[in-house]
Amino acid sequence: MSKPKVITIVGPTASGKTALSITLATQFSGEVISADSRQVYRGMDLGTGKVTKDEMAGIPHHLLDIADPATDTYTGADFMRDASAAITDITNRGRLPIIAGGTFFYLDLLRGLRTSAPVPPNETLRAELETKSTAELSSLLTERDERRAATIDHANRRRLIRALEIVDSIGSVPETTITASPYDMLVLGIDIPIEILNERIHRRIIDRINQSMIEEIANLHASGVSYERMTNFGLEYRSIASYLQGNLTKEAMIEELAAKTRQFAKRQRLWLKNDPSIIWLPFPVDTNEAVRYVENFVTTLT
RNA sequence: GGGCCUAUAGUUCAGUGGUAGAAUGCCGGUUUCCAAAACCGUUGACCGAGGUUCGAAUCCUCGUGGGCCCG
Repeated sequence: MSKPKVITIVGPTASGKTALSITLATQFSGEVISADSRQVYRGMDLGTGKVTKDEMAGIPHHLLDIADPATDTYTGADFMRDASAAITDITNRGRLPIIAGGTFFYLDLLRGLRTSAPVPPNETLRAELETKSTAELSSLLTERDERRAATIDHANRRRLIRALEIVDSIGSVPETTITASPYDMLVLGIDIPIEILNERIHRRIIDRINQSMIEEIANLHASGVSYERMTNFGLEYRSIASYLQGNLTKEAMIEELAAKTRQFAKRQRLWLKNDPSIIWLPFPVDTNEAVRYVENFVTTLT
């Protein structure tokens, strides 16, 4: 039995992943799976750059609007489960799964490049550990799981707490093993020069604000999403929440958001730079070139 | 025209006589379920000229730039 063929489109935010995914889906009777940790939430549209109904052009999209931002915490493990199911479903119907999104951590989990422990979040334990100092968490982990303690970042409370959560549940953090990918995957990356990207980021912020992004976020708050939660969502949600609370002028908010988005894009590029399996397409993407790669990929027997 | 205030990293601000700090940005990284999160590292400044002093970002004078008040 051969592995399911999957197309994946990666690239930093604002590089044009959405448009390319729809072009390819149209061309190859595909369906799009979003790999985006924020677009899974309902009501978070303009702020996440979620594809609109019109833009979808009739192409089915998966893993959008599947969680409630006020009450759910969607995680990488959820994505693995949901994306796997979507790929199976799409493949079984004889269509081509096309993953597009900017949460590369999720994609790495899906591709078996990183392992995750089968331990769901334990909010009670997390709250308890949260009261401890970073030094205490650090020595606690060293005591309980020497191997994980040897590689973990001892200044990163969030990681320390997660590691201790795993230790508490199954005794130790499993060793990282790179498993063979369950999919036959073609990964196309959009390579966009940083200067062009930064211009696009700034313009996109202005455009979205003109399209009532601030109102969207105010509504989200009115419907029960706390400012604290929004701060954790980051970028648009964090900066605009700050603005709505009167901590920033509109101009300062735009400036902060642009800077944070640039930083995010840089981190994304860095992540992708370390992945040797990506086939890079220079921006602006030559659609014909992308189509040729996919054509070649889907017709090759494995 | 007169008076008062002010000038420190790209930016916002600490530092009032004894080797110039923070936050943030910039640049470079990390990533074992909150990953748009979380975390780490590097870089970088006393407006200019005099003076007082063993020693000046700090005190004095002048200049220059900025702000406020009076006219």
